[in-house]
Amino acid sequence: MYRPESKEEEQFLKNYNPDKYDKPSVTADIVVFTMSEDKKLCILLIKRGGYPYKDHWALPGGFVGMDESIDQAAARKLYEETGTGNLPIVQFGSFGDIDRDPRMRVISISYMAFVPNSKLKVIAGDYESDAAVFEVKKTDDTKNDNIVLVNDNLVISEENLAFDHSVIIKTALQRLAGRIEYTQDAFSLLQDQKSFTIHELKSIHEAVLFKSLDTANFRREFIKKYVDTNVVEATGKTSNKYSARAAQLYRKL
Amino acid sequence: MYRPESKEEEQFLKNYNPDKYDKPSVTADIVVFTMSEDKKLCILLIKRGGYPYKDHWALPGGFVGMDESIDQAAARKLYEETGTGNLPIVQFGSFGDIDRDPRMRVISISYMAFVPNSKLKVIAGDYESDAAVFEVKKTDDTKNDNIVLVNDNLVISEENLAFDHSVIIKTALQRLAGRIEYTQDAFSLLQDQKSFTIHELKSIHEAVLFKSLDTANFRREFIKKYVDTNVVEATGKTSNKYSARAAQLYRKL
DNA sequence: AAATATAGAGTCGTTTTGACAATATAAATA
DNA sequence: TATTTATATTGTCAAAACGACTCTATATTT
Repeated sequence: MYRPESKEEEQFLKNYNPDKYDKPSVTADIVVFTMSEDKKLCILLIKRGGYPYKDHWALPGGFVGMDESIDQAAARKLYEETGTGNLPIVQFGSFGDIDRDPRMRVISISYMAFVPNSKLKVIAGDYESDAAVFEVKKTDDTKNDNIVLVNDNLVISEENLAFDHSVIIKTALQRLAGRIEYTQDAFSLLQDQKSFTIHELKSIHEAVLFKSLDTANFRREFIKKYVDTNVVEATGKTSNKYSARAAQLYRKL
Repeated sequence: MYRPESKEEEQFLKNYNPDKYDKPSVTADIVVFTMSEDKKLCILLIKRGGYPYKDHWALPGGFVGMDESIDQAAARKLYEETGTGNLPIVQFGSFGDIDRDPRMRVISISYMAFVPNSKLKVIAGDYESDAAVFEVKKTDDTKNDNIVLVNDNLVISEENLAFDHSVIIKTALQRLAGRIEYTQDAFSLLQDQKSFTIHELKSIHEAVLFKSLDTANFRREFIKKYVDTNVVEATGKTSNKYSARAAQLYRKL
């Protein structure tokens, strides 16, 4: 807690007028990542119920309250939109172009969150007419890194997203791909947080990196990086969910 | 530019009241990195001339204007404080604890900038009683990553920095160390942007990583990573600034 | 004349990496 | 029932990368 160092300073702070200058609004927006049943990387979008960008799909998010930190605002929003709390959430950038919101000056401080598919409840909040999980697909234009967001036969291209949210999402995707090797984000995306097979973890890496990995080599890395360092351990139990031959189940320590 | 999709939306936007809710203030603060003559990693601090934290050292920065993007605000501030423009500047995080500024709610969007020592003019702005370049030193408590900032016999420890700026600086240091291998930040820190020796680039890596590197191995990496890929090329000229034996000068392409 | 500090080339053993082969297993298929 | 199939697991092998060093070059300082 800050302590004024003089009576004069105390006076200064008492008389300080915070409204001397115009201020931007600040939102916390969240790219909620989850893995679909069929091991595709997905994000949660909400359909806007009001202006602007009415009926367009957008990232969940909301204004940062004066009584909460930015991180708290992001966590609160995540809870409101998904019904899940206490989940890893990582700030990855701030977006503040002047005209990104036609209502007024709004700065978005953006987060990525990781929600196990099983825990994710999709909740359309106030001012939202719908909410859904979309698979992230790369378009094949080799030069650019454009994406489309697909939910059954609903295909959202970047231009149709509200605000500058396509930029925010693509930034999140890049950062996630960069983070996947040195963070434990992949573990946060497991369906079952209690135990998992190497295959499941590999699927997550593949979805995040948008490329397939060699099974044997991934396994070797996994053992060295996580088992040998006691980050995970074998449970002793096995699973036949994905194959005839029983696969060892691991648990995070 | 956004186009309303109906008369109704046009009305909505016209009547929208941006002042419905209280808003935080937003500043862009900058960790200005530079290398001293003797190859130490330094940052620019300003001494606050007014309350709060009067006479404490702080990061340069200022409020984001309503007519400029966050990036523009950061670039403007950098120019005002150092007299240099058109320099690489990278946003690395936002800091928004409720009480980080005793005047009011202030969110800091933080940048790191790289200024060649030769170009850096240290300018104390309005509301600043001084400005100076401080060497970043790690304290030897092996467990923590605490730092002190040293300018001649002036030693600033973390607790004496204004606001939460010690946290911001340490975050910047971590990010810079992580970035140094896959970005061209090191090149931005060269004294002479026109030509340089491998030794000079190595010194920058060493200062940023806070450890010494093997000369021959650094050289090997340099050749493969930058020369073989045509990121830099030999100028043909040599320098004897650091050694008896002439060192090849390289230039960035 | 000798010591010194950096430049630059090269050595060597270890580790890491990427590609791939081979076998195991039990469910699905023919 | 025999075979196919998909994943699990172990292992091989050569190329590349890495870390620690050696050796020689060079001109200034001692």
